[in-house]
Amino acid sequence: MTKPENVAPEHFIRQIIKQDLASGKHQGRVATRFPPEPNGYLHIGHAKSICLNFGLAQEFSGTCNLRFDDTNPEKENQEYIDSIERDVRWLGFSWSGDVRHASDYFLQLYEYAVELIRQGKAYVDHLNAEQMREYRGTLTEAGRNSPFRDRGVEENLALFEQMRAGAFDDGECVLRAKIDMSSPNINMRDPVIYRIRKVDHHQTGNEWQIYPMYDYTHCISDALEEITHSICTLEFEDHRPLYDWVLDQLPVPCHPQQIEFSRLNLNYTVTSKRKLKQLVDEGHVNGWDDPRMPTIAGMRRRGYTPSALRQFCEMIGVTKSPGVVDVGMLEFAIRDDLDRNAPRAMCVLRPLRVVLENYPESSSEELWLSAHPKDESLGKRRLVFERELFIDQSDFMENPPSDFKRLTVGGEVRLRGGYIIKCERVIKDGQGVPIELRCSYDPETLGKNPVGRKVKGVIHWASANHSLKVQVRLYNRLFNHTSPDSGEDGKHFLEHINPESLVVLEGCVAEPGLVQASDALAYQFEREGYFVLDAKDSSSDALVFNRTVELRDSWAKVQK
RNA sequence: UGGGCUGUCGCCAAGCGGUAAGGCACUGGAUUUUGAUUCCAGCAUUCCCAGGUUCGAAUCCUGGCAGCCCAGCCA
Repeated sequence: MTKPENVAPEHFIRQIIKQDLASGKHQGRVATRFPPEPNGYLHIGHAKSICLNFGLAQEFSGTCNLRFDDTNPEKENQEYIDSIERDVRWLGFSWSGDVRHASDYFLQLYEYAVELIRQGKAYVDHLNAEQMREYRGTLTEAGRNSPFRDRGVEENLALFEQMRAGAFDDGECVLRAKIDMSSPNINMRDPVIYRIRKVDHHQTGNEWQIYPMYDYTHCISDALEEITHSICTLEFEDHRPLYDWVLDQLPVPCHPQQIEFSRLNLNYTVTSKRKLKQLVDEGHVNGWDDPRMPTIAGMRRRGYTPSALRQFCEMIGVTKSPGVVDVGMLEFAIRDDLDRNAPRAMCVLRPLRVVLENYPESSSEELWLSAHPKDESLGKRRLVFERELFIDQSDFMENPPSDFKRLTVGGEVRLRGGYIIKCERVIKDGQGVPIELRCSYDPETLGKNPVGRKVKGVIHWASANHSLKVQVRLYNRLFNHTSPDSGEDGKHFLEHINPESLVVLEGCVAEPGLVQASDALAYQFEREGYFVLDAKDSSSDALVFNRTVELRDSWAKVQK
């Protein structure tokens, strides 16, 4: 019996919000935001952040904005923006008001920068990138002041205005905050806050020649949106003093609290936009929405459901400890959802012909099975039983182990929803591979067990003349190493790609009702796993199914 | 050898000075026309280590150790 408090654990961010609510810190408001950079597709790690930010807003009757952190036009584009909006909506969340962009605030950001200069807290620096690195010092040595650090306010104002007007080339100079070149926190050593980039921006076109940096932009954007809790991942912890410094210098409407949590790490997968992009660009997978990708688009196409993803995010918790979650937990979440909700169907993946010698030649009969063993509301499905059928090759063995419950020569097995059959003899090809089974059926066993003997095995089947020929794509994990990008064995992550991550099966035989399948509803192919129609490559005359996840298989386990 | 952060079962994770929740995985066993599901049972005398405070410490103190992040005009 799970207690209610175990359903939604009190993670530390929830606790902070409850305390703030109790103390009236933000006048009882909770405002969060999800701030992706549109430079790639969202992945499972983003799903955690989305569930956290939108979930908290829901839970505390607050708001959550969707804001594109679009300060680097060279890497961003509209395709990514569109995909991100779609993915957030698909996960089941709606943002407050319109979509925001950091670029909406470029003018305000510029004016604040002028204000910083007026206060003598920012200056235009002509050091080039290499010089700046040199002046910055190292982790253990303090940096040195730039020779341009003490320019007068008027000169800085004029120079910054010229930067904006395009008087300088890319890289010629930058605007820096004047903080402390000897700070032990490198982020505080006069960070660059504006750089020159003479490129068009996907939102603002050619309006700007200078673009603000993340550290400067993010905190101000949060403040302008009156965010109360600015939740981000651990690597920004060192940036918090800068976040606070910027807001402390400026007349912003409020000062949000930055809170950091540990990003999601999943074993057997990579979640780095750079590496995911590489997999796509180099053709190791077929696009960002390849079902093997840990992207939200990929998982959607694979058959994962929004509620399974949300449940998973709730299961893994929110902490600051850097852990690695077992993909098995993700698989549990999707099985748990689909077991309850997926209609059942039969599909023979690797067909082996069965002829029932005592079944009337040109006869057949209709069989009605329930679509779900525990949920009658999902209705019934129609199957046709006839003389020639297919069963899966793995359900027949000539020399079986003693605990084999399926079909053997002289043995009996139940055809799911149909009759018990007995294998009389096996016909093999030149290589000794079984190509057909000659069997008999027991007409007294439809819907009831025979008297006097026990038949334990139940296998799935498809009729030879009343079925669909379909393609099935079996997906396995993309990498066969627990931590593909760790580099611990001296190998590049691409070397860990699983050569069997995609196995395409042609000529699978599926029950006829599957013509109605849609890419929005996953099925359980009984005894095999969960499958969904491929959203891209399937057509009405050539159905393609993707395997979402296998069923648990304790038989496969004992065989090892 | 600078700064920041983290160490509770194989994995995730509660715990906030009163005597180690829960989930995943795993192992039994029951039910089953899916070797699935469901059910029931088992699974940390101990919380990175060592000292200390206390009647009492995973929780407080001191000192170690280990891991992660930071030297982009990326986010």
